[in-house]
Amino acid sequence: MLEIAVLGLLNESPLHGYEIRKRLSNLLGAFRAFSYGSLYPTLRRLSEAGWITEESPLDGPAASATRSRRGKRVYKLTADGKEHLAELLADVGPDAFDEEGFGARLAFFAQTRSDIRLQILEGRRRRVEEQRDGMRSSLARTGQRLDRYTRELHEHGLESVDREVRWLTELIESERSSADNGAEA
Amino acid sequence: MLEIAVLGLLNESPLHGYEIRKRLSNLLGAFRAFSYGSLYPTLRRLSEAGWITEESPLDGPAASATRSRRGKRVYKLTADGKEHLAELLADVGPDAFDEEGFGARLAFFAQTRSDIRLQILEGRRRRVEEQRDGMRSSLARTGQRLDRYTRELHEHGLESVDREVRWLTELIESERSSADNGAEA
DNA sequence: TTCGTCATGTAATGGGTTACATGATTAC
DNA sequence: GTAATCATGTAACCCATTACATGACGAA
Repeated sequence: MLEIAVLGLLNESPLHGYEIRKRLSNLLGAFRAFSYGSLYPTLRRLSEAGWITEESPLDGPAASATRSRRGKRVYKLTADGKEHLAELLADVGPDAFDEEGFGARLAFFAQTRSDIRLQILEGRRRRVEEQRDGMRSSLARTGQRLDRYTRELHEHGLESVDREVRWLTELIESERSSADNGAEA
Repeated sequence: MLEIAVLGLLNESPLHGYEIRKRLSNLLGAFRAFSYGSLYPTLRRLSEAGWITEESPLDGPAASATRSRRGKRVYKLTADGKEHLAELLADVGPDAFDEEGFGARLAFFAQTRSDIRLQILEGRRRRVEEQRDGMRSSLARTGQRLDRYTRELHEHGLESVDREVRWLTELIESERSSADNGAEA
């Protein structure tokens, strides 16, 4: 998941690690903040895979010997990386529909083709509907036996997924109508 | 987290591993289902700590030599385990207020003292309020710059935490009024 | 010159999952 | 007797976090 987030960010502009982390925190909302302990190893890995390049401003033509080997390292997406990102964003496999995968894709929807956007939104909705139906029938079956608190927890959970389904439906409808406009214009 | 869930379940009745997993799945809702790969090692660990006992029905007086060493293993909470569980449920440290920790405690609220319940509910509410305020101000600051999808994601997230705050407030109020009745009765 | 914040990194650990392997019991 | 499901268990892996260590740089 870090992979898609990092590549997605670098597709907008080159950045260094510290900055990536800050952007990530407010892009993915307060609800997800990766630590450096996972970020830097990921950057290393992506670099080794050839998807990003790692460039120290000090490496340039006038690299002075007095400077330490440590300093800002700026990361850029390569052509291979762009391609890889496009594949990741267009992947409509099961991972795209769980909470994390969906969130990561949605955050970069602006870079995603409209028909893929629709597939992802619909897949996510299907997934959440299944979850809702499971919760609903489990509550209907065993709801009476549950103590008050557990029942409250389940009911609140059910309402939450129900809201998510409605939200997704709105997004899907607005996506469809803008796709129509785009296609027929 | 598995620890508190397992001890909490065994406080109600002795159970074997397979059954624990089933109960857990519908107790914690469809949203959390531990695998055997974590459950059995946990049972082992709790047993070694002396919090539960592990008893095979075949170990009894008439243990026949023809039976294999494998079969249902029934787990029971020990006196030490009961004590330990009470400590876990009454622990109002920071862990009690995050999503997982709060969920686990709420699921066993029926076994928790009323004043502790109130502390946990209030601590959780404080935590979620902080989250909400962070999201709200971040949305106010950078909301205009965000693309439509990212903004939708943030707004939906904000509404969700907002709903959770209101839900917690209701629980707190009903907890307070039943505490009053209980104390003055 | 020292303090705060920007910036990069590593080692140990954690808390789980997946995939696999096996045995016991029940229903047909 | 065989298929489904109940039941227990392990090994390899994954994806992160925490705690720690270090260094660069600007402002008071």
